Order: sequence, then C-alpha cells, then structure tokens
Amino acid sequence: MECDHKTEHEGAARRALENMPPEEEVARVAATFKAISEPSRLKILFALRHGEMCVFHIVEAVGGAQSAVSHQLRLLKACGMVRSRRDGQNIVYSLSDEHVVAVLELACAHLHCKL
Amino acid sequence: MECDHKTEHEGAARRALENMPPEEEVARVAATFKAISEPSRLKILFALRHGEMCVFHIVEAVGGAQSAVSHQLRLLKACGMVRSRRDGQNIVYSLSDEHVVAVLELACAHLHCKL
DNA sequence: TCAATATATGAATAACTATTCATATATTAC
DNA sequence: GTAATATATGAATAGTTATTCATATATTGA
Repeated sequence: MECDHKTEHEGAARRALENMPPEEEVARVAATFKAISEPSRLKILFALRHGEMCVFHIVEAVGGAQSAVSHQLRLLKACGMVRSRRDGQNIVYSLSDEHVVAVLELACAHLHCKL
Repeated sequence: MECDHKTEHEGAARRALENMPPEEEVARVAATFKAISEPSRLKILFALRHGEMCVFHIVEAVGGAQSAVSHQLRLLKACGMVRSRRDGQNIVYSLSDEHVVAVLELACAHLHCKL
C-alpha cells in the first residue's frame, strides 16, 4: 500500500514518525491513564478528592467488596496516583498530588460533567 | 468492620458519599480515559498531535498491522477522541478537539515526559 | 466495467484484568 | 498473650479487550 503523497498531511506524518516517544515512555503514560480508566478506580479517586480517607470509608463511598477495593488501591498506589499512611488501626489514603486532581477536572470539563 | 470515627477524615468521607457522581457519569469518564490507556491507541494520538493523517501514515508512525490500527481508530472515533474525513482514496484522521491535546499534555507534565 | 488501492469489519483467539473467596498480617484493647 | 478489628494478598475465575486473519467495501484510473 502506498499513500497519495501529494496531500498536505505528508509533513505531519514525517514529524509524527520522528517525534514518537520511545516505547517505554508511551507505556508509562498509558499505564497512568489505565489507572483511572476503570469505574471502580475512578470512583476511588473521585472520593479522595474530598480529602484523605481510610479504607473503610472508601469502601462506603464507592461500594463493592473490601477485598476488591484493596486490590484497586494497590494498583493506584503502584502507579503513583495515591499515597497512604498508617493511622492506628486504619490506613489512610489520599491523592498523591495536584496533577491527579488536574487530570480529573480536565476530563470532566471535556465531558461537560460537574464533579 | 467499623472505622475510628474520631479521625479528621470523617467529614471527607461523608462529602465523598454525597457527591459521588451517578454510575452512568463515572462510566462515561472512565471510558474516555480507557481510550487513551492502551499504548497502541496512545501512539495514534501522539502521532495525530502533529497534524491530520491518513491511515497509511498512521500505520507507519505507530507500527503494527493495518487491521489492528483500523480497529483502534474505530474505538477512538466512537468515544469522540478523533474525527475522520474522506480525501479521495484515503481517510484522514485528526484529533477531535483541544481537550484531547490538553489531557495528553497534562499527563505528560505529570510524568515529566516531553512530547 | 475492471483492476488496483485504501480502509473497514466479522469472527476467532490470545492476552489481560477485575472480582471473589479464603486467609494472612498488623494494630489495638483487654 | 489473646481477641477483635482493619487492611492486604494469593489463587482461581470470569469478564473484557487487543490482535490476527480473511474478507468486504469504497474510491480511482483505465
């Protein structure tokens, strides 16, 4: 197959090829989006926007089994979206930084949904 | 299970519960993120940042089989990330709006990667 | 109309991931 | 130390999704 090289998008194609980030970088960015691409995890992030919370309260806010929530929290922590600290018997989770909040808000703006 | 209600995050938990968006809205936002959470699709979006391109050039830029790229383009179009128009024998794809670019750039800023 | 090219699509398979269940670890109160 | 509570985790299952292969559609040029 061969494309019509007289079209104006030829230059874009060359630049895209030259500037494609390395596989490892693409994978890292994709992994970040993947973290917030599942409803169960997204609900956790929505919940944590209101402040830090222990697992018990997160389970209350998002529903589902405690075990499932714990697994998802581990994934969110692994990719740096949330952090945790121990507070007595509880483990308290919070969003790791403002970039997370910013991405959530931008997505909602794009979708015309209010948080 | 019962959480220690004397902790300061009690208020956050209540607000989170009250403000959790309905399932349908969470699902819609998650679906948007899911679109850009797979390396193959993310590479397509990275490529299109440099301007509109026909499928042939997209395949060149991102690698993989034409069929696979076509399937991914269909998904990206279904969720509104890209648009397409016919130009003779070719079909030219482009990012659908600036929100898409903005989200990509914010994610890269968060990850300290340069586009 | 026919051949050639670009793109799309259906079905099957393979890879991946969320959830569940059972259980383990860690902390506090006694 | 023991019981009770909170959270985490390993293994299995079930549901989801990306890719491949073969083929279909649509456009152009002859």
